[in-house]
Parts: sequence; C-alpha cells; structure tokens
Amino acid sequence: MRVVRLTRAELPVDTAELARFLVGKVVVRDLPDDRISGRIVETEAYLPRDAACHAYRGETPRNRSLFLEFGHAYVYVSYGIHRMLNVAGGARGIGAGILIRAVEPLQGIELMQARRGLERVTDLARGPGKLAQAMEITLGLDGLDLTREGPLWLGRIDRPTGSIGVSVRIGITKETDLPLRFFERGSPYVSGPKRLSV
DNA sequence: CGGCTGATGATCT
DNA sequence: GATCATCAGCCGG
Repeated sequence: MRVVRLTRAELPVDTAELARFLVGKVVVRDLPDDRISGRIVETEAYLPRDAACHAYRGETPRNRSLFLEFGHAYVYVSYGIHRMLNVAGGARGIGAGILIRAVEPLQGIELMQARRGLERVTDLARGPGKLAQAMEITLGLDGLDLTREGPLWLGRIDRPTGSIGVSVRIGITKETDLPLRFFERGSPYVSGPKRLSV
C-alpha cells in the first residue's frame, strides 16, 4: 500500500477545516521494524475561545503543543489511563487542535490486535483511547511535526473518502452544542452513539 | 444497542 | 481537592 506523506502546504490552516480535511487521510506509526497505519474516520475540532479546548485557559506545560504551528502532534493523558492523539491547528501561537477519535486499521493489524488483546478489527481503534493503545501513541510523540519523516506522520492514499457527517462532540461537559465532530458516514470504524453518526 | 459505574493518575487551582 | 476530549464490564431491552 502506497502512503504519501502530507505536506504542510496542503493542510488547511483553519482548525475546523483541517478536522474535516483529515477524515479519509492516514495516520502512520513507524516503529523500528514495523509500520502501523490507519485511515482516519472520525475527528473533533477544538477551537480558540472554545471552553472545551485544552488551550482555552492559556499555555501550560501540558498543552504547549497546541500552540505550535498546525500539523504538529499534541499527545496527552486522559483519565490517568488513556493517551489522546491530536493534531495542532492554526498558526503558531494559536491554541487549537483536532482530536483523532477513530481510524480504520490499514497496516500492522496483527500488531494492533496483539496490543489491544482483541481480534475484531472494528474494535481496534474505534475511540481515541483505543486508537492510541493500538498504534502505540506515547507521550514521547508529543510535539512532533506530522508532516516530516519520523515515527509518526500523516499521509494520504489513493482511495476516495465517503460522505462526511457532522455532529456535536463526544464526552465533553462544556460547549456541548457545537457542530465540530466530523466522521465518514457509514463507516463501521466510527465511535460514539449511533444516533450521532447518521 | 443504550445506559450506568468504577478505575485511575496527570494536571492545574 | 476537583476535574477529566475514556474504557471495559455489566445489566436490561
């Protein structure tokens, strides 16, 4: 399978636009001897002046990557257990990002199954915590430029993206009414309640 | 499938 | 000390 790395020039600067753009693109995790990759089927945008965004209260040690130029990785720990993979949005200095919520496994499926302790491919990376576990997303990847060669980067493949649906975001307690979740309609790899993925 | 609950620890106040 | 961009397990329909 041929995966071509995305360049920063082809990424939308606007965070919501980038969130939509990333559906259908590919996350590639290059390990010393193996490649794990998955096609993004679900994202959520977190904007500046959005109380649900980790950057809302300003820059801190944890969220500094959100203020990097769009296309950098922001990885953090949620609920003390799960790691979340995000892509920074907006120009340098703008705190915004996109949570990658689910991918359709493409390469390294056996490795994902081993890491997750599951067989069902639709359960390997359906949800941000599952995705991070399956793809070995670690805190050490925080701050990486995802448009450069390295252990984690973004690419595209020659395959059409289906119709993209929009809904409110999942699992948050603030700004719960904003239509900032994007997903590929009909994909069995999308997470969340079914009513939000129509 | 939807709804609920406990686990669990980094982060910030 | 409170909060939390989640998940697995369990239950009822």
